Amino acid sequence: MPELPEVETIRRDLESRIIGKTITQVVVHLPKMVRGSLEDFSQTLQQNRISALQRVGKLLQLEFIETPFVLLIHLKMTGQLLYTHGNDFAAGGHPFPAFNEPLPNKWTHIELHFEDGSRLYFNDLRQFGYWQLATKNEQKTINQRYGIEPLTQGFTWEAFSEKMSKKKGILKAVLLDQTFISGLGNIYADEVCFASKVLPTRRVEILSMTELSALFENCQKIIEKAVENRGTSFRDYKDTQGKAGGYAKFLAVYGREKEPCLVCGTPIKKIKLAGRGTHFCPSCQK
DNA sequence: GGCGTTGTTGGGGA
DNA sequence: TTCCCCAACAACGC
Repeated sequence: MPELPEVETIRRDLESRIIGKTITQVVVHLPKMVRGSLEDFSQTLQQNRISALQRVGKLLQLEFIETPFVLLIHLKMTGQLLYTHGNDFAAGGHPFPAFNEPLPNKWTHIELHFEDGSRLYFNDLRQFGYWQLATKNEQKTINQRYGIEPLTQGFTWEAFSEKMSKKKGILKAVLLDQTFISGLGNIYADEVCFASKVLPTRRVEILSMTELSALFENCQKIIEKAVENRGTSFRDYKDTQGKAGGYAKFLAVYGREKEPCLVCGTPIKKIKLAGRGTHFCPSCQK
């Protein structure tokens, strides 16, 4: 579900709410959502204070004051982190009525309770996500596997063009490759291709300098605008208060099959590419 | 009711 | 080595 803008929205929301708070209880309803030993998991987290929330690509990383372990959280397709303090949780308005049930519900797999009574719920309908404790060394190794990320200092034209010149393959697959560029997912990959006027089916080794430059610029522009708008809620994505993101209204091609292109009016096409639904304008994109 | 979808990612086989 | 397909899973739309 969430791509970089959605995970970043969650990270920022949580940062202002749980930094410095002590975990008083860990409740695991579905053990398979925890990678590694369950006993160590709860033991390690108990009575720890959260010192920082980081994000690398789509992976959230919680750090603690009393332990060097890091809590890695991946939401995969349908994971949600829902925060409640009293009754400030806005559950309404979900496209799937079943999701509007009070927390915890049948999709809640892990809970963190904090000393002030607030709680963090991990809901995941499809159960693809995971929570995992890692050492600082493991964290470092994991982070090194991620490619350059839009909105960071390392995302320069020099780095981008250098990497692209050595890369082969279908553009869509390259944009989705987290070890190459981190943070883009299926929605934003399609949007970046459209904004850059390049067909996602093209091979990257034959892209012109102008096209590469457009892709570089649009990776940043689109991700930045999506972050400003708190992400895209197309199906399951919700922020920590259960509210939708605001970027859906800016989507030019994703989810717009057969609808007219916003630039030229040609119906948007949808195909399967790199195993994913892929949307593009057959006229604007070359 | 069956089948094909779905925002991810890695593992296995060619 | 590189790429493609598929599974992990639940629920919805047709």
